[in-house]
Amino acid sequence: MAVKDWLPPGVVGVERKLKAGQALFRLGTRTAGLYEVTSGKVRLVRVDPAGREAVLHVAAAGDTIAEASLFSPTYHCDAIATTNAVVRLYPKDALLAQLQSNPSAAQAFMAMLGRQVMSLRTRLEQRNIRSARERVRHYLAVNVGADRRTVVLPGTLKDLAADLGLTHEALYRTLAQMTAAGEIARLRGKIRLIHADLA
Amino acid sequence: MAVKDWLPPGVVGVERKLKAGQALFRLGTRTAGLYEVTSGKVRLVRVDPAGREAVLHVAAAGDTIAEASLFSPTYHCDAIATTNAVVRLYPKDALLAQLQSNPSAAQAFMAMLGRQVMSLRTRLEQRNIRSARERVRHYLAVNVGADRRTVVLPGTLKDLAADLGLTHEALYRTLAQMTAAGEIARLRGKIRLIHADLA
DNA sequence: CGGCGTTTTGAGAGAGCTCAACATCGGTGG
DNA sequence: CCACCGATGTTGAGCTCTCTCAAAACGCCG
Repeated sequence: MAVKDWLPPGVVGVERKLKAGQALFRLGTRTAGLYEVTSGKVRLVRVDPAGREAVLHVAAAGDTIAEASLFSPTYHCDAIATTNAVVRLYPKDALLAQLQSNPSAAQAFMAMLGRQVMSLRTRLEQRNIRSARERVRHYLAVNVGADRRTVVLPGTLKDLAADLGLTHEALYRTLAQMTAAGEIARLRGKIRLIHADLA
Repeated sequence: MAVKDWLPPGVVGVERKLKAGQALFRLGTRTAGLYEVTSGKVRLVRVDPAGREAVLHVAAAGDTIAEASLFSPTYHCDAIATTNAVVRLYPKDALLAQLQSNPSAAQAFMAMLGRQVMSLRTRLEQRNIRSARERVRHYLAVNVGADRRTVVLPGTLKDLAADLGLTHEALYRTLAQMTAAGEIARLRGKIRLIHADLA
């Protein structure tokens, strides 16, 4: 899912540094292209009529923003650096030209978008689950490895908690309960599912 | 966002009726193409090691499923009709051929996917908000019309509540509170934002 | 008019959040 | 090697907010 996995050859990115609070682009301005966040965090926001920010997305290192802007003349929201950040701009015209002329590049791009849609829909569905325990179970079921037993944790439990939409305390407690119940076992950076009912 | 807005010309869909509980496709089977749900509901699920279903997505009338399957030889989850349903299959090979040979079709498809990613990210961000009131505010801010005052409600309030991840009771109460506080006014099928602080 | 789904309001309970304290681990520097 | 420090991990206790269950008013359509 990293940029280099789908970026057409010949499109070069331009780095840009942002101070915390600095705007990368603003609603209504002409689209320059697609950005990849190299470090730090950038938030996409729309300012509501009362002057408050409504956050549309928070992009962290490795994330891309404004994919849709490739097909729009202007940006549809503001992008503001939440922390000091470094972004890389992939210019719209070069990228579009490649996607037009290079079918396999276009296909890679479509495939990436398709996977993202799937992943986002899954995470959204996960949020429909109220119970912390069931939500964790959902996460484990969806992210279990090919062995159907091991789940590799991508980062810290704190990060995972944020991903799951839980406080880290709630996540710790839930994992402790599930461990006590013999449902899972915790290893370094991994969780193993334990199921008595082996088919 | 409807299929006809981006579907390449020359790709014809094949209808298929499903009884409630019937599988449309199964994990690991060869991908036939992309489906549009015409009526009813279809859920995408993965069966977890304990035999329970983990729902990845519930597609209703108008939704498409398995966009990513175009670029994969096999399906990555099961699709099962939750209700009696009608789906329309757009065969993978015809669709891919069009996307390959017809750049503007490819572009329309990419644009659609990009918009979907954006919309899903926004909805996901919305779910990070705990407070019903703030969540409603977020929704209103994101969906306000060009006049920056009117929000058109797509369906019933009950549907909206489900979209927002709230019970309908919670939504009714919240709207009542906001109305009482003079923050919004409710019209038939619309909500008007009221802001004292007009710039 | 009768029935069904939406809308609305009420009361109570439960689950996760908040605040707080402490443990643990890894890195840093004296 | 050890003391220190920050971030992660862990557990406790209380509270708030939404969910749940319940009941009733309303609107729409046959």
